[in-house]
Amino acid sequence: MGIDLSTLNPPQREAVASTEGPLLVLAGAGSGKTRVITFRIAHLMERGVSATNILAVTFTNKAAAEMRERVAHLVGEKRARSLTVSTFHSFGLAVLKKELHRLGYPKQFAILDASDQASLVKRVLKECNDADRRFDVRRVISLVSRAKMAGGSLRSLAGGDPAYDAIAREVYDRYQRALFNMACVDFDDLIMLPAQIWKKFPEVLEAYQWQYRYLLIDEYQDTNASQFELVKLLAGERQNICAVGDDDQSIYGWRGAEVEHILRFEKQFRGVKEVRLEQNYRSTGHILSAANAVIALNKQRKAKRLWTDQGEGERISVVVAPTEEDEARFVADEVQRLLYERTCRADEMAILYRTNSQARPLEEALQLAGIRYDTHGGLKFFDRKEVKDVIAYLRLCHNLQDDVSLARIVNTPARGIGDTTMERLHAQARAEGMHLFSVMRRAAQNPELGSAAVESVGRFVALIEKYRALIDTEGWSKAARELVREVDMYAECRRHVDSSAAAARKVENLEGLLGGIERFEERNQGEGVAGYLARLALDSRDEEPDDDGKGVTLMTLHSAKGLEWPVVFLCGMEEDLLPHSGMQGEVANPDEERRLAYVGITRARRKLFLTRAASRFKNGQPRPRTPSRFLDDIPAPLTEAVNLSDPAARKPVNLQTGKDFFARMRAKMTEGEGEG
DNA sequence: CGCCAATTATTTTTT
DNA sequence: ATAATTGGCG
Repeated sequence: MGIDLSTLNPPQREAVASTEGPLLVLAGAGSGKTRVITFRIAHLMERGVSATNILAVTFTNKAAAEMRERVAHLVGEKRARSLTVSTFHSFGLAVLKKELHRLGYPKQFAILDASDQASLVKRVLKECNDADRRFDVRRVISLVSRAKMAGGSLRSLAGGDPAYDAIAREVYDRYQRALFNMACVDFDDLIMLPAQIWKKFPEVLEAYQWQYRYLLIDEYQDTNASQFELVKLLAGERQNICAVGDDDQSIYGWRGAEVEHILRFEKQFRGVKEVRLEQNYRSTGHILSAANAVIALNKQRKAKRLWTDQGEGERISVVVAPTEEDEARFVADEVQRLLYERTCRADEMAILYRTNSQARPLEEALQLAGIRYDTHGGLKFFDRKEVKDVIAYLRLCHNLQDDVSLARIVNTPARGIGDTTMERLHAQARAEGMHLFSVMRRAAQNPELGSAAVESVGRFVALIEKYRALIDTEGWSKAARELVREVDMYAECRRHVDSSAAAARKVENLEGLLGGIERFEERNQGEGVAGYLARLALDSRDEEPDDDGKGVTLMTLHSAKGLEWPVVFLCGMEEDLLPHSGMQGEVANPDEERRLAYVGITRARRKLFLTRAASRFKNGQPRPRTPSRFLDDIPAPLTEAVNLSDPAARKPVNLQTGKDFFARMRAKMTEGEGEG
């Protein structure tokens, strides 16, 4: 007993203590949001609410794990364990595991990841429109996904390019049917289908409403229509919902997120109480002023003004380098200097950027300087081709209807089943309404296939069936290892690669995968392949962090949301990059780009660098670059300019900054408060 | 018909 | 770096 609310400021305390009815907490960046959420949960439990009746939804699995941990710190490990803390997607999966059979799906189903989805849409596209393939697959996927995120309504497929709207409608139906026939769901289904089930079976919904009486949604500004519907259904008449978020940090519009949900919260629920957290505990005054100045220019928002009692702090360094290499070298030099002066540790610094492709030169510069760094996002372990291939084998063995996985590995390694044969099999499957594997079992009866093809297909069918059996008798981790050996994935790794070092890495990846599978099987006896595959799709956190967070962090602005560092470098402050512009040089959503800049600025606690290059390579040619419009929005007195083309201006600025900064950092670097 | 090597285009952001 | 595509060869 004894959640000490006296350490909270008045609005924070109000947010924690208002336990009944709809509550909107507008939590500015660095305003102690996570603390409020965890205290609120602990406070609820202290007042007698059972942990099993609380559902907290977060944006990432990492955030979920952290939140549970912090609640455990307050109420104890044991009580925290009965809490439900998860992402929308994991929660949806849990619901589907229990209820999806109600829509006629089999008990076991698989989750399609983004690239599986792409291959399926490609195939569907080929089937309906065919031939000239004038449609951009990515764009079609985005339209279909948008419709699903709008709760499965095709109404969103109007008003855009008519040709695309039309093809997307056609693809939508076929795609959904294909998913159903393959016993697969995609990411959007994890939200959309639970809502459908709840609407169709009120008694099921009631059971969930009965269980989850206290709802808490974090990062509410990033909910899409489908997620909103889910929440609204679950909240029911009771409307015991606490939404926490910051409209100024809504940066997932491209994923269907609608700021309107948070802006209009009070219209969507009855008797809403609103609390604003505006005191910032993270950043120094200059950084906050800059953030306020940038975000103030957005029209549609709940006006907030962050303030701090921490003093002005360092000025923001606005750095211009001749080229992107110079920019990267400056960042590396500066990091090295801060390390050398022992001003801060490597893990207290972050280098942020808009697009993953910007990471390259930065990584190279850091490597050259011998600085440890961790990249989050970008190329992930489970995206590696060889790893995905093994996963596809496992998925096919687990679910023979999974045509996407089958198509992926049917001829990897090459075994005499080429495009022509597959085309014929596909045609037959479509004609019969069967999945590929069942058609392949009867390949001998297909008059179109030559004898060589029939034999190859027969061998493949036998291979898969052998390993299906082996999974049952020997366990799936052993079967996986044996499969990798029998099909000789190691040779396959060597085949398509020039250097033996690259091949060795691939083999290492395979070993890592097999090791990971073994460990998972050991730890989760009951789960089986399905559990592993689901975890893989939903939680892409690396199984084993090789270098455990001791280096400088490199990540995109999107992944940086919710995190903070004493020193932040925000790179590529240029038009077309931040704000990012697409094909026709048009900025698709200027407001969102501005919020992105705001998120970046507010990640910094004590020192912020905004860097840009005067010239950057694009398509192999150096192109002159324009400074980001957001730089103009920051009042000059908050900044100090550093021009790397001008050697005279360079050193003194840094030295002066360093000395002053050093002293203040030392004094301030004691407490570490997380938040988002 | 399938295999392989060579060439070309493609990377916003992520559960 | 990786697909997807293409062309030549068996």
